[in-house]
Amino acid sequence: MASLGDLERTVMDVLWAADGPVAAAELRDALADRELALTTVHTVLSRLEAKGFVEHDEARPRRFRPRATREQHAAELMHEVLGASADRQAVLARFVGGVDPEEARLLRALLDGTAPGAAR
Amino acid sequence: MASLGDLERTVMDVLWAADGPVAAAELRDALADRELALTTVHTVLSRLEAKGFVEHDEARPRRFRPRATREQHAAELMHEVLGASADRQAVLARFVGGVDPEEARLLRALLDGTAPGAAR
DNA sequence: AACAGAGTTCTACGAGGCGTAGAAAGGAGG
DNA sequence: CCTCCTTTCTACGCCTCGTAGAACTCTGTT
Repeated sequence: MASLGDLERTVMDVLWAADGPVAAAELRDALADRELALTTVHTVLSRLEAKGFVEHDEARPRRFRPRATREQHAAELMHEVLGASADRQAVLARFVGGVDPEEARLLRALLDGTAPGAAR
Repeated sequence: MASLGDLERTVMDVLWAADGPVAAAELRDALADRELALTTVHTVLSRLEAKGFVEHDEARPRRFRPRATREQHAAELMHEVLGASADRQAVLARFVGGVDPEEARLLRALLDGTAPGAAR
């Protein structure tokens, strides 16, 4: 999958943290510490769009939003790594071996369908 | 984490598939379809070494080997993705929601410590 | 209708990573 | 000591990414 640069990731973080679509100018303000030109934000946004990470509406100040939630994205990445491996079982074994007890319990609950948020 | 280029990944694949340390000339032969110069292989190997992916012994034709198994690497990547996320639980929920039934069963077994290969 | 100002797209450039490999240096056997 | 294989040094072109000016397009206003 296409991976993200530093600024690209930062922009995605803002978009993911927002609770609705975000205009380019708002993004520039949210990243005020980097003192970015508005066009820079636009360039990054169009690259993110080309990579399939964001989409925008047709309203006049265009509003951008992520195409997947942060969690979807992370889970997809995990599946990608897992799927790229010949011996998925061995990877899962190692993975499970490394989760802390708290998460192990959560995993069990999720597998039993007894946990909140277990839905697809 | 440092990510890998195309050739770098291919080289790692050969090293992971091998059942022992591999010399640069052997690598070039294993990748004969790419018709690489031996020095190219060496360059890639030293970059992989700089990134911590391989190490070599002191024997005269140097022999290279991965520092982690393919499975260790994949599992580490998965943990990395998981750990980079604010809401680990939500990611796990999504992740589990996407595993096929076969793997779900394996996961349960691994969590119960009743599966082969569950050791750290 | 024409214009001004904000918003959007086009074009560009410099830095760094990666594939690629020649040139130079180092060591081992004859 | 000389030759040959191995290893390291240096380099270059391409592509991505951060960065942004230039050019173009709306949309509301006079």
